[in-house]
Amino acid sequence: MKTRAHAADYYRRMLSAQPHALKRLDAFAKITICSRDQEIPGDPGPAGHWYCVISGAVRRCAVRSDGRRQIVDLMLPRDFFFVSDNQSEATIEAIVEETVLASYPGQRVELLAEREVEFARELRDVAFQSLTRSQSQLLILGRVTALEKVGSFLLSLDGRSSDGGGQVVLPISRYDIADYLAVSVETVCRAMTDLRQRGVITLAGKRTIKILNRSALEDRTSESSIAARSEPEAVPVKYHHLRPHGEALASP
Amino acid sequence: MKTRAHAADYYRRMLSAQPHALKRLDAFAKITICSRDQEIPGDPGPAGHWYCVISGAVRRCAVRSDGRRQIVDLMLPRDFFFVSDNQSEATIEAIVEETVLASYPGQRVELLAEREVEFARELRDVAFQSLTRSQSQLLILGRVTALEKVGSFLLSLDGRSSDGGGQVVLPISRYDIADYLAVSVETVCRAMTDLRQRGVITLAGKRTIKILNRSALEDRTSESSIAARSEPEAVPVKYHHLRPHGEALASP
DNA sequence: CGGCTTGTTGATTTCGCTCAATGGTGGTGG
DNA sequence: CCACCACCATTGAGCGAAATCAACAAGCCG
Repeated sequence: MKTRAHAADYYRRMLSAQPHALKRLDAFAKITICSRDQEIPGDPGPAGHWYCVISGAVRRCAVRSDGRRQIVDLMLPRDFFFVSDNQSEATIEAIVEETVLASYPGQRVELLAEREVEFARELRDVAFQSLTRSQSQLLILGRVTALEKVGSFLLSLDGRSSDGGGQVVLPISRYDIADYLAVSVETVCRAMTDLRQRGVITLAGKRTIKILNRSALEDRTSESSIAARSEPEAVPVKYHHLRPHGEALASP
Repeated sequence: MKTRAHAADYYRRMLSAQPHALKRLDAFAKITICSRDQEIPGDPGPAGHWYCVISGAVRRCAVRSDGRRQIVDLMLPRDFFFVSDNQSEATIEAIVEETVLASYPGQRVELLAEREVEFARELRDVAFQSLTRSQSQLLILGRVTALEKVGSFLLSLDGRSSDGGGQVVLPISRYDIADYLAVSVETVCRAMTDLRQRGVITLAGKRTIKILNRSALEDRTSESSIAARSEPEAVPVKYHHLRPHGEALASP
């Protein structure tokens, strides 16, 4: 227990050192250390709870009627999320061992929001960040091929990681990636090896990838990587709903 | 112009009669009538704008690098949404002719939120409703077969419509449905006729469907509608990530 | 070591995308 | 008025991508 308490102090200092959106809450933070697959409880109080990921990773899961799991949100360090009991159709679980959360009772957060106008605005910003995160995931899920899905997922991870310098440590397993992207595990694997064989990424261990050819991931992750964008000339955009059914007017 | 002004008055009264989440804003509403495909401008002010759909429908679109369109949000009457200029990677457009919006300057909304605590809470609720909407769409997009996607889309529409009594008027074209579900138009059509032939729905006109067999839509929209759930016997649920690759462990 | 997880690859089948054609509708201009 | 055009909706044929089924290597820990 002594080490547990020491660890909490350690992580509290880490929280203070992290730049995140709601620094004003640091004083109220209760440090929680979760083990792998541990569920973050629905809610103890009437006003829900706010959480901030200090280290590790957290997923919000929904189980569909066919028994499949869908990860509808993925929270990484410095992300905030809110848990209340009315939205209990989803379960929230720590993904990796020693996931560390800062938790704040909803009532205290609302009290602070009532008192400090600036904080209320920051809180709204955080809520919008959740929405943006969700819509980014929608865009990834909406992509056509699995190669594109995995590619844009890796890009988004890189963008969310602290350095963002092409070195991406996958915080989650292939199975979780599959449930996040709504594809099968095998497809995730195949997409990764495909990207590796094309020289777009390299794998240093199973969980660490390095992005070599970023533009190949950005554009369309299928096709030859350095597809020359020739013929940019006057494309007839006349009919907006005759959207390019086939492909992005790629020319010979 | 006279009719236009009269129409605005008419819709203002309709707004007052509608039960929505932010009744306190009714006094500040500016009525805007949009024509089909008209874009709701990014932002006139620094604090963005809030909108409430009074009638019609609105889509939030993103265009992917391959030229395809993805609808990342669909706003129906009594839904609120927020538009600011920093999130300008998405465009927001009215879908149907004579879409009517109530708009509120962001600054005025924030002012009211600072002043009235209760309103600030309602505003947060509305933001969470957007998030819930987005995650519901994620669940739909994550479904496996197109039949399931279309089926759960119809169900969600039914749940969002005012009566929710099985009679669903599609507010959007097949093309929009396709871009919302990230499938092709043809697939949407085929799924609809498939559901119709199975007797799960009926079509009264192109844009009005009636849900006949709700459970067939809910459960898994594939399979024979009244699939006897045989063999419900003791399924070994031991390993949680050996998730039912194939299908669900249905219980009696 | 043997259960268990994770990651990977191969073979087969199914499903949805793509291409193509057609009917129906509303608007518009000769 | 009617022909034409854009749009919407639907159906068929063929093909490719991903799910599914199956097998296997590596690591981890009791």
